Amino acid sequence: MTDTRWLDPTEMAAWRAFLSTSHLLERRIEEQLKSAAGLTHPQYEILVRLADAPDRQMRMTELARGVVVSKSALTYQITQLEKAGLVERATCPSDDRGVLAVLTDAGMRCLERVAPGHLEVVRAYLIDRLTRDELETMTRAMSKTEQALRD
Amino acid sequence: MTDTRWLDPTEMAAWRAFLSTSHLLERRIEEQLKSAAGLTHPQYEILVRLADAPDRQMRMTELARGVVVSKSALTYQITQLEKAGLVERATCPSDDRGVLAVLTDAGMRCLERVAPGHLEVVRAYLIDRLTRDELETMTRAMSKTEQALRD
DNA sequence: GCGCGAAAGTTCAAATCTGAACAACAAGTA
DNA sequence: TACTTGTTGTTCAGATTTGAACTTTCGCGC
Repeated sequence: MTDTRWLDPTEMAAWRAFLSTSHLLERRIEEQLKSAAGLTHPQYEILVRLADAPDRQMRMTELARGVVVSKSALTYQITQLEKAGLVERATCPSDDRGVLAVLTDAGMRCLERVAPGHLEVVRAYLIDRLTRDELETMTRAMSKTEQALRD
Repeated sequence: MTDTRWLDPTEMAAWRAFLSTSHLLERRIEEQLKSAAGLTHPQYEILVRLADAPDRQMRMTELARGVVVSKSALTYQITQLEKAGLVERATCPSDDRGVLAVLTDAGMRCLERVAPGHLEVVRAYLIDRLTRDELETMTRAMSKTEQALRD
């Protein structure tokens, strides 16, 4: 509590810019996905992760960690996606406690249909505005923080 | 829809890192604020903005834009902060439709008490891990996106 | 002065998120 | 084998967010 280390102008500018931008971009993405496919951003991320996974399936806990969401939120969202026919639950062969979330064919098609429009937003507002150098610096910077927070 | 521009590995790495990091950091901050002061991150941001504003007061809409939250969410949060005695509502002299959110003395003291712990988290996971150069590059990159999204 | 499109805040219903509590199972130890 | 500790996924209650609908007020052109 003693001698607080405040942020100097450069640090403050960086933090403010990061904070505002992440929230603004999140809102824009949410809006695009909702209007284009009726999906939320977490739901879209779930589909992406599953599509990238071996056999298009993943354990619930691992998936929750990847998408950065609580276990209960994932339970809820997988149920929603199951109702929509995009994902199915399967029992885990190696662990009777476990549940596998599996991407269905319909889910894969949905993802392929939605991805272009989503990527266009990510490009238009972020990726395409940065130089190669800025992209790499950002990756390096973000990775440090991500690593530190994964504990 | 024709010829989708996918993200190459460098672009994808940058986007993934940004996305995960912002969510992880958000969760960590939320946790710290909740346990240290019973505040949510949006609530804390409201106090910060008001403390920085002339006369410690701001119009609702302007405040909502600053914190990047919907008008209805701000209405809700200001009501919460009012119950806690940290903020008050005042009528706007120049516009009868308007409402001013005003930071109380208790609100200012609360902020001064909570800020150090909050900044420690921002430093520990983000700011202190970046070089001066990375900080500046990040600010430049984020500002481009922020600017593009403020429309 | 009048009317009219735009803006400010609030209210409301619906959806979502989180943490705590819980039940079932795993894995290692005595 | 029986115990103990930790993990997994779900359920539940409570808090929060969002967009749409609505009321009131501005600002302007006529």
